[in-house]
Amino acid sequence: MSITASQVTNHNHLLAAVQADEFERLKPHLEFIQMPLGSVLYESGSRLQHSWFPTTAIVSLQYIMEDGASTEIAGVGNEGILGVSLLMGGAATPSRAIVQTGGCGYRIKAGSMLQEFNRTESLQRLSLLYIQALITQMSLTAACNRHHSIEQQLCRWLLLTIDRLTSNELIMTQELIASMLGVRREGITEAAGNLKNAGFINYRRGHITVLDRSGLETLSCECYKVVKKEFDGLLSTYTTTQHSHSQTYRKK
Amino acid sequence: MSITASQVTNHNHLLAAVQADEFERLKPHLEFIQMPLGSVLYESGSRLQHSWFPTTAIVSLQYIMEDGASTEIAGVGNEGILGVSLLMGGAATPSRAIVQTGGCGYRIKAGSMLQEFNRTESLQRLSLLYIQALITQMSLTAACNRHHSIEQQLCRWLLLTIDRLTSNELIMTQELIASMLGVRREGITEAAGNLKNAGFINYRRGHITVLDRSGLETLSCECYKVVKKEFDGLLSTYTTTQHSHSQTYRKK
DNA sequence: AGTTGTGTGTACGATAGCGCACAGACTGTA
DNA sequence: TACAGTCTGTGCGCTATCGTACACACAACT
Repeated sequence: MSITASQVTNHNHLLAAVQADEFERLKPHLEFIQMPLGSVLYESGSRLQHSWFPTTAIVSLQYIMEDGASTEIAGVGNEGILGVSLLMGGAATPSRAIVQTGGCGYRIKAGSMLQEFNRTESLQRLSLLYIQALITQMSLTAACNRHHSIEQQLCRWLLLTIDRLTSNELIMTQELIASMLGVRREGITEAAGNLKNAGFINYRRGHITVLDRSGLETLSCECYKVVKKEFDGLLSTYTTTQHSHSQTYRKK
Repeated sequence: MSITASQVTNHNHLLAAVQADEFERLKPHLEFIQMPLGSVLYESGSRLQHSWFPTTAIVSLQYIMEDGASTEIAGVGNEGILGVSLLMGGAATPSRAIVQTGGCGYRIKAGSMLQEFNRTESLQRLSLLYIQALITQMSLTAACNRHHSIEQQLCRWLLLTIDRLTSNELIMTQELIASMLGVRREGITEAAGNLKNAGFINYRRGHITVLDRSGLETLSCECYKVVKKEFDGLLSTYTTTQHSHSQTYRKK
């Protein structure tokens, strides 16, 4: 079944950059699925059954400590792929992947993915390229956690999130953001209050609207633009070798 | 030139696990070098000219912020490889690699490394396996920075460092440790003072001796044993496919 | 319209870590 | 032996963030 008009923008950049002839081989293995808010793709320590390519969904990679405290180590949107540790030869993974913004994506069985990764040149090249960007993001998160204030980090997080959305509103409670950033909910309330007073955002129970992107950028730490630049570079590298083709799905 | 007796333990686990016949091809490209304390293998944003395989040296990967503040995002010893972003297809890297414990290692030109990575099956498999472990380490660093005290982190850091050494003494100023962990020097002075009072370590100007490993483990956060387990698993995976062979070097 | 659950605002003291300043101690060199 | 440079110890007030507690506000369901 071919894509419909509504799915034209509903695609994954990495998949889209796979060479057309090689994509044909990948196609039958791809399964288009819903990724509802809050669903967990994999748990820490679990054996990966699939890899995922988000289209409209955004997934948060979190590390969960023994006492339950959590920290986001990276976010994955339609620029990337989930379950990379599969490709690296380790079946288990130390993080949890949880859907942070509900949406859709493609899923592929672990076995098929590995097989295609090993024989499909462009898929392998693109995946490694993405992993490099992922590593950059994780490095920054580590440094940012150490050196920057909650407000700065909130700005960074909001910007990175809306960059992956088509709208400027996100469905998200302060509680949830707090658990992503690994801080208290009250800390987010305070920081968000400041941003609201400054006129940069607005919000109501579980909804946040970004009113002034550039305002957020001025308050954000440098980390935002570094990650942004890395991803922009990634996407342009994707597209320099991109070959237009349809993305299709199997019924679940 | 073959290895001498003193170099038998002076090897890199990853290199040692490369299949014997494939290693023969790699051999002529390897250059045995000194890696003195404080030397910088590559700077943030620079183009990589080499990859490195430490033997006795330990290298710290740091992210440097615009204001000069630094954070260690991972450490690399003889279990790993430096300059992985080369393999991922991105020539530049967002971190700085600085030698944290002086020693030796092998170096290989970027071009040769890439070529061998692409045609040497076991080198590729081992590198990806290592990168997975590196990612784990970076995730933990991010989470640890967020949630754990300086004292806990110092214990983790000391343990991970002496695990890679043959002795229990490290040559290291408090200032240097502070810059690794991304905290104030005074913070390290205080934490180290506590550990000394507890009888777990001893130190004098630029030298730290670990007296009681298990004591440090009890004070350390969980992060130490998670990283340790990951690296132990990595080494055993290396050796299950290990083929004994000499590691040789070219004169510089 | 009332009830219940969940999300948000606010306040308070406690504490870890920071920035700064300076004193003392060690070590290598003159 | 003296000196200079570096490393370590300590004290101070300051700030961000935490932990806890509780009040209020909104939305959905009965």
